[in-house]
Amino acid sequence: MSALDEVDLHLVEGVGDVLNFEDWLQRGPMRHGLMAIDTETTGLSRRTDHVRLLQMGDGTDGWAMAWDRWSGLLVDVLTRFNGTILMHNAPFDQPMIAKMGVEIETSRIQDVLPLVKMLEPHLPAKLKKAAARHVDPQAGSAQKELDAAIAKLGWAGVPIEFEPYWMYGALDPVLTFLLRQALQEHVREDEAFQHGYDVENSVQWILSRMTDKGIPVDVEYAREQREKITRYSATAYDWCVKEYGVKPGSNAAVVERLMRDGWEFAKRTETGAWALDKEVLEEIDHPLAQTVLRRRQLDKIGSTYLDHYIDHNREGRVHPSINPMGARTSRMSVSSPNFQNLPRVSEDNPAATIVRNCVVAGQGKVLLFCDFSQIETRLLAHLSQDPGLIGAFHLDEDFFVTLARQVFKDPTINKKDQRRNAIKTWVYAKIYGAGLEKLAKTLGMSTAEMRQFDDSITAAYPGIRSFQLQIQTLAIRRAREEGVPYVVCPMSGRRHVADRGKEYALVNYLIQGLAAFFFKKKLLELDAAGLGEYMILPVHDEIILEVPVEQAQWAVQILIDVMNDADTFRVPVAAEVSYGYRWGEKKDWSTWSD
DNA sequence: ATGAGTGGCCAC
DNA sequence: AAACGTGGCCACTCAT
Repeated sequence: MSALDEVDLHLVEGVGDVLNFEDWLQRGPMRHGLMAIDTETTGLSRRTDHVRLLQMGDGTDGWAMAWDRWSGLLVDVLTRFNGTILMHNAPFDQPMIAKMGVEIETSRIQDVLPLVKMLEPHLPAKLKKAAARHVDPQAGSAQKELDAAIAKLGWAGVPIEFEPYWMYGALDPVLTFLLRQALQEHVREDEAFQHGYDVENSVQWILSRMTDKGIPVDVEYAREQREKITRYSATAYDWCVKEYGVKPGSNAAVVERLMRDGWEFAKRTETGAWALDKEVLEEIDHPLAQTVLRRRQLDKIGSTYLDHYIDHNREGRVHPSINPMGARTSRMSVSSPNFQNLPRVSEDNPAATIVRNCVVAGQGKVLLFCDFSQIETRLLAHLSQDPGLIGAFHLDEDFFVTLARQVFKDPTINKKDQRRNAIKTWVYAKIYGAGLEKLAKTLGMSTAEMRQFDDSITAAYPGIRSFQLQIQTLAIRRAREEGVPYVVCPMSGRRHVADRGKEYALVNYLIQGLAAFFFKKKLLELDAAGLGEYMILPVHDEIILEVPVEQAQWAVQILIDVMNDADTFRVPVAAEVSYGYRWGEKKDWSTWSD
């Protein structure tokens, strides 16, 4: 029998329905202090759209109510009910409901979406898909009929009385309720998981506030720079066509033209075409190649960043969306634009300075930056428990210099030494799960040399290899016994699941995932310490704030106190603070004078 | 026109 | 024995 056969779905249309609804409310949610809520809205924009239908439910009943018609009742119920509210993707629904006049305290909300992502990071987390796995295979089966109607009439055009619309609306809170129940079974006793879930469930609201606050941008400056780029791009395009009969954006055409001028190509793309990437173009001393490269770089910057600064901002601020668990490791991701991948400022990249300098603190404010140093390497030391690595992080000198001196038994090695650099590359390769071949190539060694190098480092820090081995063995065993190759994060209790045959990647998932989780915990601490309203953007292991100048000193002290942490792991975690009025002009905090 | 796939490139 | 991880997003081509 299908789990949903027992469920009753209702559309509240008259007084009789209201009485039945009230009866259910008393028997169920009010008594158990638990219910699920969902909304159907006119669209997806938090700013311009609103709630059309609000649905409530538990494991047995789902109720759909048109907001316009029943707003009085709905406001009353939402205010009266003070138990726990389950939602799926609460950062979407809660603000929508708040817009309608009811502010549900976020501390009472338990979002089921993070629960799904923590347990099944490799599977679709959408409500209907997840419910199809855990509640009833039929959970999403009649979606097609609704989709067809939506395609014809648009979201806001489907009448509320249209059965597939309200029924599937009313079903959603029921699925949310049952999905949560099913998943909780697995983790009820799991303390780490409960902690992990708490963090994920809470940190969403801090991130959501960052999106609302937005990033301050110098729109005039962005516009000037964009115009320059557009002019250059058009000129370069015309020039390529006129001089070489080639469109600079067409790689195939450019390669063909360059071949005619006698240039030879060696590197292929994945599908076998001649590669024409930055590396290749830089090697070709030909005006066409150089123009293609320069135009490509500038166009990318103009369209990917500057356009967002100019077109998608309100009152000088852009509002990127932040996905709290965007990556399979539950790292956060940022989009529209992706502020986590602004080009870094370096000598040979003046355009990067432009992109970063468009971000500018408002009047009387300053940007603060606080980032962990070498967090992933520290976590490698912590997780592998290798005594040598742990010891090296307790010394007051450069970590990789220490390693190089130990491995090569040469105390004169300094920061500029090639061997220090090689070890650093080696360590990161281990964190990423690179193989010997790949590593040899990056370091420009032969495979034989690499093997020797690898052996000598491994001999000094045997914990790394045994850690990798242990993870893989565990994952492979779990795949055999439970069908899925996974490991569990010791701090958050979340699962990391490998693609089959890529169990080695779990080492990276654990490190990256633990770093991401630890960072989220720190965001919560910073919020609790009073910095919540100033945080504007997370960048993996760095938090950016916009703070009134008078409060900078105070904020920095909190950052230093919170982000430095000697107690949590087997190695201390260190953080660094810098500041700047523009992002591209970041300076060390020690140079601050007010 | 729209969408999927490809190639490319930026960050941590 | 052997495997460099996670993302977003753009211009382009080729298909419908």
